Amino acid sequence: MAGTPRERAREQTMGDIVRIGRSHLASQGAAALSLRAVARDLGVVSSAVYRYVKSRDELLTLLVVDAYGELGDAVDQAVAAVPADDFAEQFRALGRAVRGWGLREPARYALLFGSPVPGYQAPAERTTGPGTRVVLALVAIAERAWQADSLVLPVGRPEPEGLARDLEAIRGEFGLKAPAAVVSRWVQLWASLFGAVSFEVFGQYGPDTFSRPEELFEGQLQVLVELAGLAPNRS
Amino acid sequence: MAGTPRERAREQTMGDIVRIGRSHLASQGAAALSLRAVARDLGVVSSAVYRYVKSRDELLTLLVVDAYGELGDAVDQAVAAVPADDFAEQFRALGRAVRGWGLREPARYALLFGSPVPGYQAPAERTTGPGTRVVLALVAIAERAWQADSLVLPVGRPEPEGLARDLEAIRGEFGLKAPAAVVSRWVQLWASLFGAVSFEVFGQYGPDTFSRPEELFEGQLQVLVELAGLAPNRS
DNA sequence: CAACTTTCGAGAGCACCGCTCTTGACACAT
DNA sequence: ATGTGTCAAGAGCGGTGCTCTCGAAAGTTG
Repeated sequence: MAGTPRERAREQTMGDIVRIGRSHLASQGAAALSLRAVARDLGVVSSAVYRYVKSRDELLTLLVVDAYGELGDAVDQAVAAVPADDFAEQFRALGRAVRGWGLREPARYALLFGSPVPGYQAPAERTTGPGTRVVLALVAIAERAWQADSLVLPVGRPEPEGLARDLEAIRGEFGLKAPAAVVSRWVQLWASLFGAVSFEVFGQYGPDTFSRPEELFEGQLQVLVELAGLAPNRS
Repeated sequence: MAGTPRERAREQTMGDIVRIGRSHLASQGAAALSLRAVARDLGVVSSAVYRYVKSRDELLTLLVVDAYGELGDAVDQAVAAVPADDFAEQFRALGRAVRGWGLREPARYALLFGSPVPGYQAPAERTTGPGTRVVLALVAIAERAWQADSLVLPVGRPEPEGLARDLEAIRGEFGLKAPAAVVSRWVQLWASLFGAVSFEVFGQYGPDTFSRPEELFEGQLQVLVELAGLAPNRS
């Protein structure tokens, strides 16, 4: 699998840089990430790092796809561990995986879902793929539940025309059989879920308001499960 | 109202600093906020600013309370413009006010609800007051609706003991008559609302996914209104 | 009015940052 | 053995937060 020794050495160094950058990111946050500090930990002068990483933004991009990948893996793994026919629990497992990863890696979570880093624009061609894994896992649950006839169609007014068109585009792009109302609802669930997680990770609740935040989160999950149209216990 | 000329001049300069800092924050984001740049715009050498603001973090704190205040004003004003007995519309007005302010002031919204600025901890004694205005406005709607007998009590399992105690503490602190289940539900609504707004402000939906994001948001609001236990049309 | 005190801006300086350019050494392929 | 390409090192530019000292101006007091 390895090419020339040069390529092997280069790959090794690239891996080291990402690893060091990840640890800096986790301990000090994105704004404090500095190529000079990475170079120091790498045991090399600062300018040498530019041989491998074009700029600080480039390193940020590497860390973004790295984080998306790890979150996506955690989510996929959590969902896969649930019986294939228990869609409500799959949803809960996904939510708990996101929350767990966010609390474990607050700086990396912030990099993905917090304020955009000023002056940095993630290159879409490299980040959209890894970046959509979670929402894709989410609508995949919806789609499976729909096909298993386990999803209650949300009632409500018909969507306005513009939104309806967007939703049809999404359905088409991913070949979804679930109707637009389901897609719309699950997009909203997606936003609500990350709202709950972000509030907790970013400390919006305050330090002492909730002694057991996981209980609050479980309540949130339960509400979202019902909102999703997944009967809580379909035994 | 003005004291000595010195105090007047000092207050004037402080105001200028906050104003300049706000404009820098709005145009370049929190991480790009620099005291030196503020000093330049103020027409003064950098060290002179330290006579007025102890540190960069101090300036950030000033801008945080400034932003909380403006958001709180916008929300209060929007809610007050709705008929006193239309609680569902008050909720929607609050949501639209938050979204509108966030989209108008993305960098300042990010400062309040995005990633915590690394190494910066907002001093609780100066920020909790302004920072809780929105959630207080939210539960105030719930409380008024409850007292007007316009709130449907959410059904569900009883809360776990730890959460129940926290909710009782909240009820006691603000003298709420609405039961704990209502408080719990509205805290969840709070998180969901900001999840929706944050996704839009931070661009999580992608640039081209939704052609009319406000339609998506209105749908979200409608779901949250129903979740709140506010009958959509109680005519 | 004169003397004293307080306040403030200016400037220099420290250590850090991202980033660029040049230089010299080394490993590799021919 | 002779090129060729890759690499680290170092100097340097302009930027940052922050501290210190110094002199001038303003306000206060006798």
